[in-house]
Amino acid sequence: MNIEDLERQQLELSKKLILEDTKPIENIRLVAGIDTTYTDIWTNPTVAISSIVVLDIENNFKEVEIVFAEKEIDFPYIPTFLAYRELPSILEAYKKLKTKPDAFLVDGMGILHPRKMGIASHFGVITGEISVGIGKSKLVGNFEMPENKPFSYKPIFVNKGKRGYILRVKKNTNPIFVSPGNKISVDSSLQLALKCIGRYKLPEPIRLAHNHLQEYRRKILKEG
DNA sequence: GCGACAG
DNA sequence: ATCTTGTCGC
Repeated sequence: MNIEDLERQQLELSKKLILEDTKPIENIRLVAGIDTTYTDIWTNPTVAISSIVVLDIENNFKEVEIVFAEKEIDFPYIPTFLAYRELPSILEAYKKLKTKPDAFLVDGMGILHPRKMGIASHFGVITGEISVGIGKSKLVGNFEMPENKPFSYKPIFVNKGKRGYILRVKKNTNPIFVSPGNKISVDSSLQLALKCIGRYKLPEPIRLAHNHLQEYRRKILKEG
């Protein structure tokens, strides 16, 4: 498939997006974080490693479950097509989950994407899960910078439509980009992200998925 | 035409 | 995204 075909596929998938709340935010208790890394980012093909960590946000972010998956991939990183690179290994990890999280936070964008199909939305549409995108830098959109104080935020617009929020979690830290993946509204995505903030700038599910992934990667590179 | 461009 | 220790600043 070429880029044009992939764009058409994204547009087709975007028709299945549900951008309304499908569950009261107060009933979301088990929140999963998803992150992906690579054994080598400079080669293709390479091996993608994904992890999903499930936390109970009403019990001190207690870890309920963690799974990993490794998968050989041959799709390069191309802006706006991240899902085609990372989703295969993410879905393998997803299959290993024994618990059923109420929602998933995915490292990357949701509808804060040219065709509303960032990796969090792609994951949400494919699995039918409630998902939210958590990005660390800008992909698309117009916005004002939030003030340099904790929990200040500004809406992000794409073609006049509100697609997400830029949120500064802590003072003197770069803001993060929050947008709905699927089955949740723009505003509730922000509320859920806020509920998942612990002591650091990244929501706990994402932060822990990232941390566990790093140690897992170190270990397999060392041992083989 | 030019710059921007998640991980 | 990865390679990497200490170090400067709030």
